[in-house]
Amino acid sequence: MDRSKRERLESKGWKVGTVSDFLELTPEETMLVEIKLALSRNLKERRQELMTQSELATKLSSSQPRIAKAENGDASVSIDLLLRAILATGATPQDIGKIIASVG
Amino acid sequence: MDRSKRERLESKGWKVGTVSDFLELTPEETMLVEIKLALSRNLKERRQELMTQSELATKLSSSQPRIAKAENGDASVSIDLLLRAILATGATPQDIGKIIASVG
DNA sequence: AAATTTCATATCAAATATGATATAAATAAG
DNA sequence: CTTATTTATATCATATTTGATATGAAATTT
Repeated sequence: MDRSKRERLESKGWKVGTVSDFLELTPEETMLVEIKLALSRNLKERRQELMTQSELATKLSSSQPRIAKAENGDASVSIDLLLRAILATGATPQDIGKIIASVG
Repeated sequence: MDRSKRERLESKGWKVGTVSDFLELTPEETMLVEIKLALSRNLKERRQELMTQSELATKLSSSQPRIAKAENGDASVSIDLLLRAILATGATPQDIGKIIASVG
C-alpha cells in the first residue's frame, strides 16, 4: 500500500500498520473494512440521487454529521447504521447482498 | 404474527409490538431484524461444522457467551460482530452477500 | 448415572457508537 | 461577489455493545 492511501485510511480512524502496511490486519479484518467501505460508497451514491444528508438523518432519527461520517467511511460508524441508512434509501436486501458480494 | 413467535422474539430482546404485531416496526426495521436473524442462523450452521463456540470466541478475541448470543439472534449483538464471526469461519464476502440477499 | 464437554443465561465494568450541538468548509444559487 | 445550502469536522454526554466472569442447563461420553 502506498503512503497516500495509508494516510487516507488512517485519517478516517482505521488502524493501518504504521510499519509494514496491512501486515497487522488479518484477511478477515481487511474484508470487514472493505465491506464497510463498499457500503459507505453505495450509501453515498444512493442518497445523493434522492435527498440531502439532513433529510436522510431525519428519516433515521440520526444526525447530519453522522450521515457524513457514514458516507466517508469513518471507522466509528457501525455496519448496523450503514445498513439502516441504506435501507432508508429504499435498498432491498438483494441490493445489499450484491454490494457485499462485490467485495473481494 | 402469532403469540408464540412474538414471545420468542421478545425473549431475545427484540422490540415487538405488544398490541398490534409488527405495526411498530417499519418495513426497514423488519428487514434489518431479518438480516440479523439470517446471519445468526448461518453463523451457527457454519460454526458447528468446524469448531466449538469457545474455539471461535478465542479466534475472535471474544467470549463463548457472546458467541452463544450471536448464534441465538440476541438483539444485543451487532451486525459487526456477526460478520466478524462469520468471516472467522472462513466465509467470503460472496457467502455473506448470498445470505443477506436471501432475506425478503 | 456420574463425569465431561458444550452451550445458554445473568451480571457488570469498560469500551465503543450514538445523537446533539456548534461551527467551519465547500458548493451552488442569486 | 454575496448569500444560501449542503457537507465536513470537533466536542461531548448518553446509550449501546463489548468481553469477562460466574454459573446453570443440556448433551455427550465413559
